[in-house]
Amino acid sequence: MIEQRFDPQQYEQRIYQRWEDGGCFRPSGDTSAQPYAIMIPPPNVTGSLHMGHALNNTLQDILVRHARMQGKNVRWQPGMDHAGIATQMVVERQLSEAGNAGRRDLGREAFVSRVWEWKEKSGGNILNQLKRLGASCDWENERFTLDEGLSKAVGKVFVDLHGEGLIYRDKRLVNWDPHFQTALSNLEVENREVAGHFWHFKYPLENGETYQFPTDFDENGEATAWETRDYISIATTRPETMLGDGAVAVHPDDSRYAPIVGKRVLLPLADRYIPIITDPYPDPEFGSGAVKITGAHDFNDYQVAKRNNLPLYMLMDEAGRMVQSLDQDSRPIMPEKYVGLDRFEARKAVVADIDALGLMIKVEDKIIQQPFGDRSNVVVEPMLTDQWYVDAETLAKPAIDAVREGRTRFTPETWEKTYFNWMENIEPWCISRQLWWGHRIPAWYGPDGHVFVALDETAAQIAAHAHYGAPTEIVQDEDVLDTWFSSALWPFSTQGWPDQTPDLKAFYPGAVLVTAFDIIFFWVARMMMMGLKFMDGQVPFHDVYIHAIVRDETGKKMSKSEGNVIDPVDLIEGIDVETLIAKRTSGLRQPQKAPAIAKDTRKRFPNGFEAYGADALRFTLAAMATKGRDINLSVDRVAGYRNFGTKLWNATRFAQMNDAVFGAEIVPDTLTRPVNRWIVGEVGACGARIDEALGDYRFNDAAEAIYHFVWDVFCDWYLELLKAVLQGDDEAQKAETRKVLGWTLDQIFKMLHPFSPFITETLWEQTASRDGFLMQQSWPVDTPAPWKDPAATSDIDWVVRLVSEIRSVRSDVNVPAGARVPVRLIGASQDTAQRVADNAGLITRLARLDDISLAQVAPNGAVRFVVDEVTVALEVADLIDRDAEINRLDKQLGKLDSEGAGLEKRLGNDAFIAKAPAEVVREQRQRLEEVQAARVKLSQARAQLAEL
RNA sequence: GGUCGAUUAGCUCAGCGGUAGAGCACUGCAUUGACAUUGCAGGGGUCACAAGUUCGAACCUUGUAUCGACCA
Repeated sequence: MIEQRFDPQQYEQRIYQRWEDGGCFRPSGDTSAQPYAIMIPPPNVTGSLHMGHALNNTLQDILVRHARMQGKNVRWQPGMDHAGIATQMVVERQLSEAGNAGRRDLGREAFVSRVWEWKEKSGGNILNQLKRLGASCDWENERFTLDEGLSKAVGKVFVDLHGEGLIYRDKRLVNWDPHFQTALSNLEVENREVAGHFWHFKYPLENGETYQFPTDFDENGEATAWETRDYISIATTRPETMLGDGAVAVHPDDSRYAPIVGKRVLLPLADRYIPIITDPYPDPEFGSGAVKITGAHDFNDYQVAKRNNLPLYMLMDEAGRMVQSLDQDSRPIMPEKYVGLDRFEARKAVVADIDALGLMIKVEDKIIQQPFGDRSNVVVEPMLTDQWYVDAETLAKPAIDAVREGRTRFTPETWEKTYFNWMENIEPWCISRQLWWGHRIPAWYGPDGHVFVALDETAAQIAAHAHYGAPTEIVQDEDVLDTWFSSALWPFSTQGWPDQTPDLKAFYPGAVLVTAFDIIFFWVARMMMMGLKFMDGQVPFHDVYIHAIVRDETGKKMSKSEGNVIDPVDLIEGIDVETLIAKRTSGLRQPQKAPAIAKDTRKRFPNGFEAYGADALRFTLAAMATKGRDINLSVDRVAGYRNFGTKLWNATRFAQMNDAVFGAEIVPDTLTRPVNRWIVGEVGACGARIDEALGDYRFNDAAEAIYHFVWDVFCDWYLELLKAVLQGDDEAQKAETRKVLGWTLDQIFKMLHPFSPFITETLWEQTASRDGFLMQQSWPVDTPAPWKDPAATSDIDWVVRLVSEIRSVRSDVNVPAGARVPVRLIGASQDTAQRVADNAGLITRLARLDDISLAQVAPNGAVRFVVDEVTVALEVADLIDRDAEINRLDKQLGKLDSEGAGLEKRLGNDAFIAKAPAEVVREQRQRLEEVQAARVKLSQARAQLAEL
């Protein structure tokens, strides 16, 4: 006999270990079976499990366990991403906290080996947390993006793309992170709204020239008032960049400035003259309509400068400090006093100096969009540098086609729009990073700067020799590749590519990619591009399932600074409120928020979290994984699904107490009891619903199907119905029922297993001596047509309806719960009579009757209601509350009247009869007949009651 | 500014052409055995608003309001 309740802490980790030792996570290797592969979104080596990971991996695990049980050859490919910037950041911080030399003092080789040390020691914590969640990854095939094999793939892809001209080196404006001192791709830049200023400056016209500037207009837009100006007004949110201005631009149609286009203004502080030009870029409605053009430090200005052949002056170094540049006449562009200032210091100085010159018009407070590095959190600076780029536009075309042609399908479909929108407007992808942790770019430079791209140094040297006609010293590019470059190859690099391995053949393309929408661009799109390019035009996966983002129960994003993070491990293992508060309030960027966070946490979770276990968390996530954008995780629901596990646990205990036979096979057609035939059909229906829902990635529907079946069908009805049989004295019936009971639980364990693997595996092993693990059993249902006996189903459905009605009426007329009452059925058909005969024992037990029989006339004083064609009379004469009963009947009659009226109105509408489908019309007619018949019966009952 | 999305029971969310569902919360009743992490019964919604299409609209169309995400 199993113990009173399931203790997740006691079983989960042990069971996981046994699965792993038993090799349960390996592909079956059965080459005749359908392969089924999922590539895990490789978490960062620095990562720790948050709720998003928990959701992401729970969904994958459900799919993978289901597929395994269906007999497929399954690989769930695990691994980690080396996470260039994130990891380098962690190790650099550690170095500085320990008071060690910085990375530059350490030198490249020493630093990189420090990172490897860190990785071996502290990296990959998240993978153990995934195991805690029950993730059944094929750990024996774990990969790391900096592995030898994957690095080989990266090198080959780089060399091949370069050979085709799809990777190239170019000097252009990039997003520069002054903290990490590296280039970033557009995707790593986060535009945020921050409170800033809009400074309005005067740029004086050369030689004190003046013009008439309109200041007032009539309703036709004609100027009605003017003022004389000897300057042009410009506005900027980044004043320090004015030192590098190459021109002032106005829109060609902007008549206000027409008189001075082509003239020059004095660039204050810099004491240079720059032209006033026209360009379509300035918006006459915005600001003064005149825009200063700093070609080397602004993406829009860069385009204007290119179009108009303006000079591009570098204003800053890698760390964002001001540097001197020279103009075409080799004169410095700015006064020495600004050189060496940090960019924000320079801003203050420029503003003060402009003000001192009397050229400041005004300063506005303004919410401005500012680009930040997503890792460094510092303001990103557009900088003109040499970087490596991927011609994403060319690679995107086949990737767009593949989705258009349905070779890869997005679920929910709407994300295809997002994908297309980005892919059709894709920019060159900057892939070089000025970091040390990553794949070093396989490019070498000769003394004259000639580039040799090759798989390794030897090959590069051979190329250099050939090029220069003599052995020549070459130096490798200092930069590394964007982390996402290696992630883009994940679906094939993990399976052994460029070698043509059996794994590659079996597991590419993958069945489905499961991820959140925030990395569609970073990762999904790029895997599509690279997969199609290097795997002979084959997509990397057939489906892309985009799941929601997990938020807190009020819909706020979980974030450390808000102190509303719910750690999945805390839900699994439990946490008391003090520890939870301590966790949420430590290491805050704004420590003053701590008291509010503590108060809120205490209010919301006065007892912390219980140890709900991994199964409860998994089931909750599955049940909430609808095809929406957000999941607001509520801890109450986790508790509810923990209760669900307890419910099943106790149902199993009950079965054991009643000598249920586990592990036996049954032959449905040989069963004699309707309840048993019925439950077998219900098992099949439940399995079919799960299959259908999972096939369509409707995890919530799948979870709901098994939940409903276990609780509302199996526990509430089947177990109650069979008590009557088990307590009877027909040994043959009892034997059959014990067998079906055990069998049904076996099927439940299997069907629930993908969602809640631990409790089901525990029950599996504790209920019988089994051959192998539950997770290795085959899925119990053959869809789409599982076995079912329609007659048994409608019999039991009728019993259920009758019992429910009797219970409801008893409660309505206040019959004491313990009272046993007789019931008479009036006007029963042959079928009903037979059902009563077959099931009298069940009905009397469940409805707490002392007798059920057929009758011609209802006895006086009976409470009456209608089930199908029969009038049910509950003889409660002594117990009846007459007024309550009249009340009840009036309420019933009222309902029937309004429903009947609606039906009559609809059926009286000729258009409805003519246009609605015949089946709908028939249904409505039938329903009306039922309503009318019931109405007649209840009216009689009321009349009779009123006479008493 | 562009794109996408949301608005359904007190709360968190399903449903997406045939007269509204779940979990939690709430109310009443039930405690000698599977389970109080329970059972039985129940209350609660003009499906944001407006117009339209349709025999029929929570669901389709258009507009409005509010909220949100992503991209500029």
